[in-house]
Amino acid sequence: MSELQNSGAILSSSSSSQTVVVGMSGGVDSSVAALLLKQQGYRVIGLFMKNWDEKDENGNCPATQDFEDVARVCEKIDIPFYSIEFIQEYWDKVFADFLAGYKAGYTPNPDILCNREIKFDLFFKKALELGADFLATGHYCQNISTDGHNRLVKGADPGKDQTYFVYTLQEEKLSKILFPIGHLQKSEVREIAKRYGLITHEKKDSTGICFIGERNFRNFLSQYLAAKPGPISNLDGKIIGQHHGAAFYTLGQRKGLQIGGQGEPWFVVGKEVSKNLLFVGQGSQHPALYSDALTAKDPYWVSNREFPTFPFRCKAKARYRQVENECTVSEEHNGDLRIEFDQPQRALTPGQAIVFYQGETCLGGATIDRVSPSYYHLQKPLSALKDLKPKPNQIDTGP
RNA sequence: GGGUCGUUAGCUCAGCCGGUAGAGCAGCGGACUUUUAAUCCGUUGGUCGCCAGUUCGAAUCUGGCACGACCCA
Repeated sequence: MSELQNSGAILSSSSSSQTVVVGMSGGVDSSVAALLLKQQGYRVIGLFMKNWDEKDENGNCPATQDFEDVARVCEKIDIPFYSIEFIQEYWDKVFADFLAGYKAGYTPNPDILCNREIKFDLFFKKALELGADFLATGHYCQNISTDGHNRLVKGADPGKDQTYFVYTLQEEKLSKILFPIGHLQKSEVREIAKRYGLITHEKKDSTGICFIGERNFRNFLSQYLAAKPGPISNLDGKIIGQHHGAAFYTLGQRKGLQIGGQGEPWFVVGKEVSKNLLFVGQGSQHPALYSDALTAKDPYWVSNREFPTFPFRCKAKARYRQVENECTVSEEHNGDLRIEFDQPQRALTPGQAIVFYQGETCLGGATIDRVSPSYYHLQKPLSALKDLKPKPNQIDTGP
């Protein structure tokens, strides 16, 4: 299956230069990626991917619009472009796991799976079949090669770094992957797009699950998972509300609990999916939200050298868009990882990825499996937290 | 049976000595964001338990009633 659909562009006939297939989403980033590669002299082929066959909440089919944008951009920079579908494969290899994870009480990250199984596997192979020497994408990541070894390095724009989503890429594969915009700031990417008249230059960044898009999450999930209402209890065991199904909530979540009343907001501090129980604590710094250790399974390491030697020190990020923090990583007998943070972390959540960094380099990552008891359960003081609070940037405005 | 206190937005409450109401939480909207969250900004809600009285004017004073909590019998 997954037939290529020629969209009518004229194939370039340059045979001397290397060929790159660019995964094009219809956004600015991949548009500029294609443009830059073309300027660098590669033979560039745009390849659009459709993995989800459903209308969004407004009844629109965003993939259609996105492909039109890809077409306009490719025509503008004069490269051939195609469309490919992995709808069945996406369902089998990504979405099914995603649902199973939620059902089992985890909070999975489908985009990490999608990158591993679809974009940088099936799609990657398809690119090679097309005769490509490289696959390129518009991720804010950098692939730096030294001594014949490839390192996965954070995108230069600190606000856009996407290495968290691609930690499963390993060195051999990286040697055939290009991230043409990883060294740029988002603002520069938009400027380039504008300067070269790419219609995507001011298109809003896409959010939500890749290929599926922004959804009301609980409504979306309840199309696939049965909604079983149950009790919400505080940590004293008192029932103070009703939930729509414990599986739909994630640790640290505030919105959607519908618990009003006295004092500070309530946050999900625990759940027991088998019994359909949800536990909440009051206050954004409730000790039950904090833990400083976890075990993670299914590790991936970018480097193929003798690395890592356990235990080792590094920084780790336990959720996208969270700051990374100092920790020690060691290996357990069964090959799982044990991560111990120097400071308590908020809302460490099974199913989410933990990704390791040394400086700007992404070392790899793993999937959080079990989280150690919280500071509430251990009756440990959270006093250290005061030092953890992000210090506001001191801006000296002068006299 | 008697007494005390309470009854104000969906919830928890604030409204000094009278001049037609506010805050937190929840909800909703937006920003941020290729997971889910968090975070930030903004915002909808009330004829102040009911009836009567005093007053130019009552959520705010007086009386009665209803309901609730507690106390004494």
